[in-house]
Amino acid sequence: MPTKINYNQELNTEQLEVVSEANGPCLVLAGAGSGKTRTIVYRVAYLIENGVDPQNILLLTFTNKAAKEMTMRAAQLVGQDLSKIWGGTFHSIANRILRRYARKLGFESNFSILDAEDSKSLIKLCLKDISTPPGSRPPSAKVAGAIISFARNSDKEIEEVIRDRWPHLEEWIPLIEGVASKYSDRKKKANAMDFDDLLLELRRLLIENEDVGQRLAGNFQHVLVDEYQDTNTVQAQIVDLLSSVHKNLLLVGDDCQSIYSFRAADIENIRRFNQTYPKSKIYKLETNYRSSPEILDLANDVIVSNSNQFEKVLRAHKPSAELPSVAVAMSAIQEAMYITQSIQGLRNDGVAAEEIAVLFRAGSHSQSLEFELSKRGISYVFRGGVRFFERAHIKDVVSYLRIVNNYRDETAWLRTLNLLEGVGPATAIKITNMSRSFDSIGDIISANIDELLSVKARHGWLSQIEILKAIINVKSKSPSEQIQAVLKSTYRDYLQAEYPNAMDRIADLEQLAEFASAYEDLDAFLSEISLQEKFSADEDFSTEPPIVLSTIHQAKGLEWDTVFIMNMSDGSFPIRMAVEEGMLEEERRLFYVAATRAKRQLCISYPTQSKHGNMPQSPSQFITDLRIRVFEEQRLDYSGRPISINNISTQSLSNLNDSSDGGGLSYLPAIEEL
DNA sequence: CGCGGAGACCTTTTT
DNA sequence: GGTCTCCGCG
Repeated sequence: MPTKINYNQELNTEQLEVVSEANGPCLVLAGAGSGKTRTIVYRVAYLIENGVDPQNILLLTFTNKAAKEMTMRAAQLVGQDLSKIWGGTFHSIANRILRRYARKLGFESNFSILDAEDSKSLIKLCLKDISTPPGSRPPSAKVAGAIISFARNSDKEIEEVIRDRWPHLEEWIPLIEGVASKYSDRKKKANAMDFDDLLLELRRLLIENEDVGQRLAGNFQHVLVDEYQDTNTVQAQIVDLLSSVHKNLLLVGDDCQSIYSFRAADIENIRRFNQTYPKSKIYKLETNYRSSPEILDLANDVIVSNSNQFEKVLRAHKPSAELPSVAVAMSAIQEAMYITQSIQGLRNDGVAAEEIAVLFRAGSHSQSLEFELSKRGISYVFRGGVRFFERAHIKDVVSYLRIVNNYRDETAWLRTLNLLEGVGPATAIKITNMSRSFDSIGDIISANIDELLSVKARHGWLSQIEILKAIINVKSKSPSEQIQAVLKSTYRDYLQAEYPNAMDRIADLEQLAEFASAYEDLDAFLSEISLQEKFSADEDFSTEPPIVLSTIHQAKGLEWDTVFIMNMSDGSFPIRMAVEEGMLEEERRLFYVAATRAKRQLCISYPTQSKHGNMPQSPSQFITDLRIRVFEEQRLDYSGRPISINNISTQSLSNLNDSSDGGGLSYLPAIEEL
């Protein structure tokens, strides 16, 4: 068959094998920067060129954006519209399927989806419902929620999970079990699913309704899964079930890059692959096209300390470049000045802003840098902060819509009622419970419940009704117009009274209305936004694409010419809590992921003083563990400018642990002397 | 029951 | 620095 694509020319031998031969169950161990995405894109294109119908392909990815981009690239290759491909995260695919079959599982098809914050607030209510012995503090809603979620995603009992991972909470096992059961009841009553339910209910659907399972699996001739190292037990089972008819399963992953075990991702899914599918093929992509040999040397030096990895050697393809550098700053401020100036230098040398990123372990680590960048007028985007759909005003308005879409939605009721003056937690619960006894949103609105409320609360309740009515009265039923209706209601007054930046918030909401205009149906709109990781209107090229500041987790799968990894001091990275939980190897993989994002230049830095107090800080053990020849130390002058570094590294960072002051390089002059 | 003030507490990573 | 909790007043 004549094809448009010349596969031989555009792929290397390793990739070509996968693209043209990977039928049946296959595992592709794809090292960092080995053209993994490219291989999947060409595989999809190859399938299409060989007559597979797009709607028979399932492409499971880590973000919805990734699926969209891969599909677009494949569509360009074959010159066809591929929008019928089933592509997206496990959660969004599950949502699509469950909307259709919700009734078989005891849910209505307009079920609400609870995001992490919604779940937490519901769990908090459940915790309050259970009395605890006086004097002792029960675990917080956050911790309880994490335990419950982990147990569900790993298919384990709560008791086992606590004994395993949270042994100090053993005395609370019965309490957390109680919370889990109450939480589950509440969600059922509210016709709501949280993120975990989407996966678990899909699995239940596939197992309990054999005809549905067979029909779905029969549809998916080819199942491709990216980032397989970060799937959990339930997701792995879903993959097995959905590919059970045709058995054309292509799993792509890198066990060195498994960084999501905190949400029950199980590296064993990859390792067990041989046993699950004895007649399978394993491919390896070991040529690295991304990074310089120097960067790869450092990355390999990091990962050798981990036991328990698949054997895999990354071969560099790029020419030699500079050694990675490690800059030692006196303070967080000096570190920020160093990075800012280096960025300006790179920009002057002609490196594009979108080719530069600064990565860090935790969202809060970038504060001093953000301050310094804005001071110098360098624009940046911060990935990993409060997402668009998690901003308070967005969630408020979405909650009004959620009530109209699913009047049983407890979380949405409580959230909106608590905004009203004169209505506190107790009245909010009273009204929410009352609303459950009606059969429709219309009945609730026309009900007379004055005798339940204080005079002040009555007034609040009236304005709540007004807002809901405004939404219902939109004749077109278009979600966009419904949002605009809320914007014209008393909610606008509330925003203006409450926030100095009300205008910004209103602008956000207008943007939300704009985004919603792509949807005709409220239910579709609501489920989509709770699963959307980012607001997609940010592909706005009107301004220059700015420098990226990102947590390492969010940098997964991305690459830049120059990557800074900042705040690599003891306790920050590896982060103390993770070390205490025995997750050192995963932290090391996280460092590996960060380092392998860089194409040409890798700049690591850390401050020798803690942010607030004057506590001295040592470098991260990941730095002191490195062999000296894989990096170059960098001294900084008082303003954070690197001093030329010829022949100063006679004292190695590796010896730091022996020095008694524990506070960085002793030959650095104190800041006062400069 | 709602609300505001004062003080304690902690602060990972995310679909 | 932000969130949570407790307390006392209206």
